[in-house]
Amino acid sequence: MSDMRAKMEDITNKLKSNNIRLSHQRLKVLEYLDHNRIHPTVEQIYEGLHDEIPTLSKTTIYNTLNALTESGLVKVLTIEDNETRYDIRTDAHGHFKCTACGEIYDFEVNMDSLEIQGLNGFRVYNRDMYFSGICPKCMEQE
Amino acid sequence: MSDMRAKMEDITNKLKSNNIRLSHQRLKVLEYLDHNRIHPTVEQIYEGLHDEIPTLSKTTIYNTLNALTESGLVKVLTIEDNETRYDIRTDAHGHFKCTACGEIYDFEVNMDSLEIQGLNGFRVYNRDMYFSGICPKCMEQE
DNA sequence: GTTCCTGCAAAAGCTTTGCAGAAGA
DNA sequence: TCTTCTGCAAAGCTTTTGCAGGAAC
Repeated sequence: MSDMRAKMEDITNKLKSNNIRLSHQRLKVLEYLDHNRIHPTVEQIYEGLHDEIPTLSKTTIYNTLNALTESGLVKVLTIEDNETRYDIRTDAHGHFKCTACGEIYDFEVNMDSLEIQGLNGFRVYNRDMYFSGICPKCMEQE
Repeated sequence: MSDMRAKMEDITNKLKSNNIRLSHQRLKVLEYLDHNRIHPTVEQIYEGLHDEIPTLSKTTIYNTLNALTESGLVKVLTIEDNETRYDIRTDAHGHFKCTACGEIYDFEVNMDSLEIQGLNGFRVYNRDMYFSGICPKCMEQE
């Protein structure tokens, strides 16, 4: 709990330093991302906040997520081509999508262990790793 | 050259075994993918084939690519959320996108070297690796 | 008091679908 | 001949844009 609060404080400070105003809507979107670590789509965020803020529009959610992404506070997942997902966790880690239930799991990666060839002279800013397959829960049900 | 021809023969055989008819349009799309290893979008394939086959429609390109993807003959890249790209190279390798020029480079990965945690009990069928940053060509121009 | 943000409606892209005629097997 | 494919037009989705009123600073 306390690290969640710390994270939110951290975020609002970063918003201020990026000249992004702390509107009610934006704070709620951030809170949603922080409390629901399911790599949600815009639709999921919209549905999740609709009861609490019935007037919230998808335009605002898009606007918020774009602003947060530009500031580096949120990362975009492009694990599937028909759904843009958002992740408030910005440190290097991998994502696994279960093709049966659709759930996305985080996994830890030691990026330094990776043996690669063909990127000499390239400046790498970003490393995304997307795996897919069947999760243990779905394997049981087969 | 000879390995390209070998690849095309390989592909037509796979198409036959998947009950996908070898129409003129489909073979041309495959030929384009084989000769232009730029991880093209539908738009690029369309533009690239338009002079040769003016009647070719995007619907057919979509249809072809979906059929090829389902058969595992082509892989979809979701390195960027606003563009679906297609790759005729289906063996495990990484993709690097230069954020300056937009070009996508292949790189070689030793998947066995990767140290990961949190996927015990998961059945992994697919591993995608998307890096981004600046390519050497664009770094020179800075 | 300024400046930026919200949310509606409309527009813009990309991809899929329905279907009649055409082509592959 | 039978089945599948093509390509047009239309529809379906997701995301962006224009803009007037409203909220943040």
